[in-house]
Amino acid sequence: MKENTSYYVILGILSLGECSGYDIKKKIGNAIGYFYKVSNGQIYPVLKKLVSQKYADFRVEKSEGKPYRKVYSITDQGFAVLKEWLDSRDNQHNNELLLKLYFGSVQPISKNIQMIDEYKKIKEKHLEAYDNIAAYFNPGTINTPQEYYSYFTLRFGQVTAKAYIDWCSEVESILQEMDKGK
Amino acid sequence: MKENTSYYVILGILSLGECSGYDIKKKIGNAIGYFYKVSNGQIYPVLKKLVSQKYADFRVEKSEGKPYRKVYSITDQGFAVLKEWLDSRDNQHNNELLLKLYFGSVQPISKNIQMIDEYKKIKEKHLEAYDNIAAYFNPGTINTPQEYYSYFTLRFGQVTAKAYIDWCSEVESILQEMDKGK
DNA sequence: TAGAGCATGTAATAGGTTACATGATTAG
DNA sequence: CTAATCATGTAACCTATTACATGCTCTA
Repeated sequence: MKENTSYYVILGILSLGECSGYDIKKKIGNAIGYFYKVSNGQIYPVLKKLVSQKYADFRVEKSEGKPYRKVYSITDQGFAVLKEWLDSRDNQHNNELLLKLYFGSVQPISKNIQMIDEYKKIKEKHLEAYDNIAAYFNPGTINTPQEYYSYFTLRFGQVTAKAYIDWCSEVESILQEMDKGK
Repeated sequence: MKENTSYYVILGILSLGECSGYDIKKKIGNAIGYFYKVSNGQIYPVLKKLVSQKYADFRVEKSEGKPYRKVYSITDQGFAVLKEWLDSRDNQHNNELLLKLYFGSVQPISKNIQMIDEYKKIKEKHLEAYDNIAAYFNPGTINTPQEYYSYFTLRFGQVTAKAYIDWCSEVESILQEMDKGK
């Protein structure tokens, strides 16, 4: 299995409470829609798979005056699989880190701090690399128009890396407060 | 055709000068590798397609003491197709905007300014939306741990949107200088 | 002679989107 | 009665990755 993000996201949503396929779509849209999307073509097959793997159960609900719906809930085994994913250390992508953090409430706070810290260190390395390039490649040294366009993407890298690092620091300190207050 | 990003990226690289499939991989790695990747499984089929569509030509090069290589170059029709893509206005994703800007030297500067400005306006709207949520959803009003984790992703949205907007302003002013100095 | 780097390419598969099909119920 | 919303699902398709196969040339 490769990334299979949607699989774990659906499992993650289920970990926050039982819901139907339809609910999952809405919940993802509301909660993390600004950086992550799922389509029906994924939700329903994934739910089927999750049930066949015993990582989820479902019951059919028929309330008065509403269409029937299948309400899914995560199993203990499903929880274990989710935690395994949350623990896996390939958070090169912002999305993956952000998703894992969003579902982080099922983890000890210290794990989340550690995860953020590792991510922060990666970004600090990236920023350092960008800074090194920018030291000899900047508007003062640029000769051709194409170099400007290269510089813009480099600046994007710098500016966003800085933003990521700041965000990490902020989140870390809140998590540390939460950990103390507990 | 849908997004087909790699197709246009390869065309874009070709627009900067003739090169082989192997070169394309290296060039992408060096120039935009920090936010975009291509695999061989894409490069070679895309090059074949580009040639069949007359958007690229190639000649076989055999220099002394080196393996043979196919050197591809973009055609006028290919250029037109690239420009069409650069002009298309679906830059929701950072990557797409960034790629288009990277290949922006084939466009008039004003087009690039306009593109950045549209992107900036989108990001300003996003930021406004995040700010609105943050107004009633922040550490002072949060009750459950899960809400903190939601807040973290919201903050990520805010912090990065701000960074994008700053970057836009910076790039815009450099582009304006370039336009004047021309 | 072994390994690194140059160089081209393909087959299998995964992951995801789009567009469609189907149907119940509620509000205007 | 019609549109919106609730609700489930599938088939076709596209894009991209992974992993492999092949072979040349230079350097240590």
